[in-house]
Amino acid sequence: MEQKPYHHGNLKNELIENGLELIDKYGVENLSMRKLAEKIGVSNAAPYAHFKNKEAFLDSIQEYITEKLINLLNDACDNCIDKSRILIDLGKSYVKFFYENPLYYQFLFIRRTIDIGSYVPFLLYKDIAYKTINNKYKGELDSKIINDRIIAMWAMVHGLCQIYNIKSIFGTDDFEKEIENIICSIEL
Amino acid sequence: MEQKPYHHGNLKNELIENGLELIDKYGVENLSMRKLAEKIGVSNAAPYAHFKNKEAFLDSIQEYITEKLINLLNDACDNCIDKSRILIDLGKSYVKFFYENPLYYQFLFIRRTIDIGSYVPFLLYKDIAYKTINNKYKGELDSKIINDRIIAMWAMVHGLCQIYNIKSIFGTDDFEKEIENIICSIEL
DNA sequence: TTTATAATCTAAGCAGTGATAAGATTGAAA
DNA sequence: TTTCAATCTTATCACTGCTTAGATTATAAA
Repeated sequence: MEQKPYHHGNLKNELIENGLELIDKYGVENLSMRKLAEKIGVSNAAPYAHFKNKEAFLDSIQEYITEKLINLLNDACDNCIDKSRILIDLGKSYVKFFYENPLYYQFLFIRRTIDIGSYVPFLLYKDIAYKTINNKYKGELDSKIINDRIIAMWAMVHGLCQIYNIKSIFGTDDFEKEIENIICSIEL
Repeated sequence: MEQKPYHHGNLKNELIENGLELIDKYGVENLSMRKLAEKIGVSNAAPYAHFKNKEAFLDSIQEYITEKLINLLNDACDNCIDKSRILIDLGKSYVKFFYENPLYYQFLFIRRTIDIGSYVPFLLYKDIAYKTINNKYKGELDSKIINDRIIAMWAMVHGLCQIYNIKSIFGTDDFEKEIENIICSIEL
């Protein structure tokens, strides 16, 4: 004879988590606020007490996913033993993240295009890249060239993610080695 | 006292052209079939005589844009004087196309992810790349390495397009030179 | 403890959406 | 001239995001 309380208690978080799940399963274009509310067992107007509108709600999920990606890149950075290979490791992690969650890519970069100047995963990548390269070449390389290569490398890694059907390029047998080979096309 | 005829006459084409215009101005997410019909001066059910549904309609526009891109790449190929630089020219054209039509990128690659195996612009690029490289190196390079580099190069070019706010990377003064520098990060 | 305030929820309803069905109009072929 | 299929309109459906008015309850001030 349990009666559900008038106040849900954890609605905001549950909206985000369930929303994420639905996006992962069916894509953003099939996410409706009403169905989401129904899934959680709340009226269709309830979500609007926590989010101004659908757009703002999706923004929150976007932040949530980006955070996950940033954590992953930080982990890759921490776990990297051979620091000279750090850019390879970072690239791998980045590609792998979207390889394992194909719909995340679509969701993240389709609603809003990237402003590379404030896209944290890239800033992270750029920062580490500079340190690594300066350590290696001790100011021998022109900073303009370094900058171009970092952008090139990241654009490539990012572009690889877009290619959803990566399985058809990378054989299923050695996914990571394939990515590594491709990344190493740019010398740094 | 002109009375508009019951039959429009050129509705299908006009839908595509006006749809393209609206997408270019306001993005796909703001395109409604009803507004589009109203804009053309036809009832909101009329479009469905020519397209099964909105999805099929957007597919047609997608083909239309892709065709434009393919023509552009072919032009770049024909106009290339120094054939050793053809990959640079192709890359430039590709990036420039989406630089000039930012919303096209979002529209083309966000609704459907790329199946690289049947994505004509890439196949075109790949084909030309192979010919160029074989001409240059006469079988000196390992075909596996060539393949990886072609994918790398195209992924990079494609990734650059995703970075909408390219203006903040490329100075406004010499857009093409900047792209060239970045593309040349991969040697071929 | 009582009371006031703000946060959170529901119910009802609005305008806009994609899509379908039934029927009107007309071009083109028989 | 007749027939038929293509094309269009009108009306309607279920669904969407979102707002408003009011119900419920947690929180904290009195």
